[in-house]
Amino acid sequence: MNDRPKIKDIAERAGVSPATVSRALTDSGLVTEATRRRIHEIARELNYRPNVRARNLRTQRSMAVLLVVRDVGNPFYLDVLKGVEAVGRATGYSVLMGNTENDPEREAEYFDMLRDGHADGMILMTGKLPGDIAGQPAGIEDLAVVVALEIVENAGLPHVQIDNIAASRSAVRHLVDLGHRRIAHITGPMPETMSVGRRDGYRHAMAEAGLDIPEGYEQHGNYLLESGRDAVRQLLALPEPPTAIFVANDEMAYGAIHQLRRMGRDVPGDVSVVGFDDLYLSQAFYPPLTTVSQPRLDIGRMAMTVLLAILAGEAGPAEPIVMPTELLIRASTAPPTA
Amino acid sequence: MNDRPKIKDIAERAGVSPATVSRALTDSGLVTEATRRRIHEIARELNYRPNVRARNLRTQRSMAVLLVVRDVGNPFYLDVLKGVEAVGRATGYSVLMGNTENDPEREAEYFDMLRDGHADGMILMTGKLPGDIAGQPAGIEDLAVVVALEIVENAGLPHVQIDNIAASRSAVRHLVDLGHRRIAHITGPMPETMSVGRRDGYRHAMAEAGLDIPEGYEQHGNYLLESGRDAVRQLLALPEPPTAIFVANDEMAYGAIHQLRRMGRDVPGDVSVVGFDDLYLSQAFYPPLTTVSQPRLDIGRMAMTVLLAILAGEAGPAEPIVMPTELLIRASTAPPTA
DNA sequence: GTGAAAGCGCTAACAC
DNA sequence: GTGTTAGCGCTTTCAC
Repeated sequence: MNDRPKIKDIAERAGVSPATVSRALTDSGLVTEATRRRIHEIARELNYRPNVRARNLRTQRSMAVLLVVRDVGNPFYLDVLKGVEAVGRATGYSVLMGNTENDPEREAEYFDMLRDGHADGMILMTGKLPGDIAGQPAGIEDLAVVVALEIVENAGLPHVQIDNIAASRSAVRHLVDLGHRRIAHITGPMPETMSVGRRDGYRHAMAEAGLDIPEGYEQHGNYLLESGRDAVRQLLALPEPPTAIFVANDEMAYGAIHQLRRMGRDVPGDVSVVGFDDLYLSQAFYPPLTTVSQPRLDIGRMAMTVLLAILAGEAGPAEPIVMPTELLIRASTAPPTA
Repeated sequence: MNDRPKIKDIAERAGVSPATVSRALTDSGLVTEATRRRIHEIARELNYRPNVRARNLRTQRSMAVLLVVRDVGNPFYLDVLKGVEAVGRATGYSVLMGNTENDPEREAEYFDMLRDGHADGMILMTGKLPGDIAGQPAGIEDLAVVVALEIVENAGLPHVQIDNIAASRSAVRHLVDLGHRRIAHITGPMPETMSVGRRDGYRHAMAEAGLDIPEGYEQHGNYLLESGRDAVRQLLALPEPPTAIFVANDEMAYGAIHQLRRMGRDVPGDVSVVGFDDLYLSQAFYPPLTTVSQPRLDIGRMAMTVLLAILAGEAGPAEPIVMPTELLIRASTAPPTA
């Protein structure tokens, strides 16, 4: 560790100055091809590797980005992470994971990490700004932040997102087209933009089809399995239970189907279920889940690409970048039997 | 960004030297309580935050650890990551994600990141050392590396793992106890220690029960869904198909069950299936999957704890730390009908 | 208990 | 094209 060669060592061996070595090694041009080659040669011989800490201090960068999510334990973020990591790796950036668990203190903490130079930029997937930043939006201007999947209003931040309303609408329309009239919805946690968007898509589609939304047809969930189960219990207790359910995410849809089965309902025989996310297990689920697929990998890639552009000094996109979704029709939906 | 206060600014305001400020802020004692307090006060007023890059260069640390996995897209690693992150956060360490995709070049790359000071230590979950390090084990000695879940032989590295053989044995014994005699196994990718361990556990249990392993009863998989399907196709084509299958991980078990169902077999009516991992969806699967649960969160926590100890200068544990597993009996296993 | 000074290893001005 | 010099912001000797 201590005998690691430094630029100075190479400089001495090569009989040039440290500056020249630095220039040669960073391939910044301005060095004779001959010396450049000689220096690279010596560097390889000595097994030289630049000390990133020194470089980071000098260049005022850390070559790392922070990926902040609500819950690292949620598989939903995996492909996004993968996309971010892939683009990052290709451009020399590392990815630091941040996990807020919806704790405002931790959200603030990660912003501090940005300020402190732990990372050069951040991809925010929590949809929330810490209070003191939201209060003084000036504070965020010089921070490189891209919002992915979620929406942060009025902060002038670039967004990479999907059209939740349109996607939900197409999901519900699919149920309508199958002939369903009594269609219920299980929402995500409620004041959140994503949940609201999906619910609004549901409402729009119902209105378009001239269908009522009876009392109790909108059940509130929290994106977790268990809440899908709970919601189904409520729905089946209604005087007129639905023949189809549009669920705001796959995980709750799993729970919903599980509970339906427990209560003796066949899916899709008695009740059709549509999810949202296309988790990678949804195709192996029984029955294979009809769901809205979002290009998570591409969202990660795109978010990172936008972030890199900002870090390179370019202006972020003024308009949100909307990634396409797709309704995957599998076996959890069918025409109503009654 | 440029007007960030530095230690010098605080020093001037407080009428002390930068050294004193540094001492006061790091609470290293050696400062009068009065001045200490005054300095903290001023720091808060100025909204001072230390520049980590400068600190890192000076202290020769980066306060980050590298978590290297084969595939970040695999939900299996999520809870481990969560555990590592939790312990890291509590101790001021960030977690850098590394994704090798089984590419030796990338494996080497992450070791280089360690050497270059990107991170202070590494939790290795690939079970592989890059060639040039494996070759000269001297190179790894001064690197803080902990191996989790996988096993790296002869490198003197600390391990946090589970007893794959014993766990598999108990899983197979469960099938035997139910009365199954024709028990097949779908393995993981084959020369890997983990896969070998689970297969050996299967063989041991079969031998203990005095059961034969007919030709074709050991199908090779790769831990991915699809290979579970493929394996089932092979197994059902045998002259005497099994009545139970022990699958080396849950993901393949999902694929296996899916395929069994497609081919008209009821689970567990016709064929019982046991998985390994207890992915968080296994309980919602239909039928809820009998599987071996490993304490992934604790494994992550433990690995990080061991790593921290090593970084603090302590010797790593000489013996592998073995975390307990548990067989969760759910609804995918039942006595054979025939 | 505090200050002065050095220096972590690198890159960027500025000369030539 | 190359060398000289300075300095990124911090912590840590070493004096006193």
